[in-house]
Amino acid sequence: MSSIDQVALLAKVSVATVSRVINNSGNVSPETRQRVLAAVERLKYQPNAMGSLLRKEHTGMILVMLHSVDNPFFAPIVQGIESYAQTNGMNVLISTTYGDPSRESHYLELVKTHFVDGILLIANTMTLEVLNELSTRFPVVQVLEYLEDSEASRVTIDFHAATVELIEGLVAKGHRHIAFVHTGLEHIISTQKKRQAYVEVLAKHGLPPYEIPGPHDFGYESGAQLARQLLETHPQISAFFATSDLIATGILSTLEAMDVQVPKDKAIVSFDNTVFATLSRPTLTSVEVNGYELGSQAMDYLFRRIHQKKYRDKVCLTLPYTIHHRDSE
Amino acid sequence: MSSIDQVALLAKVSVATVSRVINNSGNVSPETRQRVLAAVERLKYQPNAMGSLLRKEHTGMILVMLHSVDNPFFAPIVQGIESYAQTNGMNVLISTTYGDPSRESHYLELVKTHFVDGILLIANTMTLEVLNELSTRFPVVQVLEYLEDSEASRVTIDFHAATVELIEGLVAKGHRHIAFVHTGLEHIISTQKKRQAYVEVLAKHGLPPYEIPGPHDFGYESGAQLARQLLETHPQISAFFATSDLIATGILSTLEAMDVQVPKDKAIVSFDNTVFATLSRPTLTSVEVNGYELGSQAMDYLFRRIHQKKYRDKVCLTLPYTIHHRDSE
DNA sequence: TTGTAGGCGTTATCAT
DNA sequence: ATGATAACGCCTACAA
Repeated sequence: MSSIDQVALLAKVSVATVSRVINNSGNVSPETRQRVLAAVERLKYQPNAMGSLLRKEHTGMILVMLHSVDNPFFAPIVQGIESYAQTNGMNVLISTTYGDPSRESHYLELVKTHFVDGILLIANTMTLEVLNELSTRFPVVQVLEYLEDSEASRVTIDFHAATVELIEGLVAKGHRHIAFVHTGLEHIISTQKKRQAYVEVLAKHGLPPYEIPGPHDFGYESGAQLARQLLETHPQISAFFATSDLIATGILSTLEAMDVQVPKDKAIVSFDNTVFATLSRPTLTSVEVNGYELGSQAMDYLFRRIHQKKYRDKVCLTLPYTIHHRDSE
Repeated sequence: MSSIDQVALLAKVSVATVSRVINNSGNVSPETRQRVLAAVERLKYQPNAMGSLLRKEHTGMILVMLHSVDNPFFAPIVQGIESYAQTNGMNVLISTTYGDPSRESHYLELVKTHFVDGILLIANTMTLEVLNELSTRFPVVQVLEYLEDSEASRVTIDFHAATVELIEGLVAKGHRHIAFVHTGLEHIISTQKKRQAYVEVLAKHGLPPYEIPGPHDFGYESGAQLARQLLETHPQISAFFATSDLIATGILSTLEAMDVQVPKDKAIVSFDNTVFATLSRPTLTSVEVNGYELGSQAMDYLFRRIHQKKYRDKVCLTLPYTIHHRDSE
């Protein structure tokens, strides 16, 4: 656990010179540089981050708050974030919250205490007050999910437009009885937007909505269970709109068990376009979010927000999406 | 960006007293405590982490190095780690390396500079020298994958025993031509152990091995492609042993495309027991690792290694596994 | 080119 | 119960 003055002592120079060598700053003669490097080597000296960071304004670390690491959907977003970070000399740290508010606020301490320079929120669940308070004082960007009336910046997609396109497609194909299936996480904005668009399109065509509350799980079980219930009570349903392709996979399993053909008897459309959409049989029509772009853009704003103090205005970026039409409709 | 002395000034006390209030250490009279808290509130004072950490031996942070966040297989491990950490007052930070050595060594700096107290390596790809050097000087534990002759501690499972059980099962069912399918990541210990066990069991029964090099991808494509190649050249193959259930899913897709029935015509067994094993049709026989336990145990050792300086001996823990027999064999 | 010294924000020891 | 002060390890004017 050697520190800079031990190196200085061994190399017979001042700590200032050692610091110069370590950071390649200032001018140091080749000979002294050699002596210093030799001493560093001998003592296996490693600068202590806390010492130097105490003198700097930033730590170069940013925190990404995720729900968990078991959802392939988030992978591209994280990659986009990391790619941007890497080319700009920042480090990305990820934390998982499992939707637990106490874990969330725990990790928020990291930015409040300046352990990290900023935070990227992916599918956060904090309250409007907490978020607003946070975002006015620290660099924060919401990615994908967001709180509608928050002061915090965000990068997301137009869930409403994507849903309209999806449902209009089903209606155009002749479907009159379309069900809405989700995991029961009603509070998240994506679910709200999707429901709203779904209801609007149906109303426009004078069609009835079908929706029942489901379990709050990852998706598969929700899909399987809700599809069964819906078909028992409303056998006339001919199409399912699922909020994620994992839910869609669950629906598919129920239909398979009931010997219902897809897309001949029933159609399914969904969101996320993860590996599940292409692995399932039949393959699923699904809305793709450009996660990589979403992540980079979010980092880009966060980066500027961190380094330019004037850059404080709320930014709302809406990125394009892509609908992949496949065999399930 | 107020600091402790501004609070002291406003509250008309010394910085020492403010510190006492903040950390609930020492005795402070109720009245002064109130004054201090009021000042804290007014200035929206947040202690600066770098300042206090500079004075402490540990940061309470540990780093988990992952390949990426798009593999559901790692989720339980991370949960186990976080659960242990939480009950022991530590914070978990995750970093992704995508198998890139430069990213790995970049993140290793975090422990070398004492930004984090220790590191958990999940499926790392560093060299033996780097790892040994690291583990003698800093708290490090390998989880699941490991370097065979390293000085570093590890928590893993007996890949060899699990494979023997799997393959013996196939042989007992009458299979004489069993192929080994993997992603081509030959260097990782799990692949090596699996291959070794596979070869041993076949040799014991006088059976021929089948294996061809494949692409280095996540798994699905490897499985699909290799199954096709193997069946073209060796149609007598009646069973596939896949190193992951995502590979198995790929194999399944090829068999489906070739109109081959599973398990009637061909059998498949695999590892990981992720969601893919139960989502696929037919469901897959797969080896389950108790990831949660693996994570907790690794953290337990790391924790002790960090806080008890005498606790430096190499620890090799081998946890039990479970084979789930399903419809694919 | 190199050294001196002050300060970053906090905690802890030692007085008072 | 409270205050003064010396670290913690590092960087960087400023001086030499």
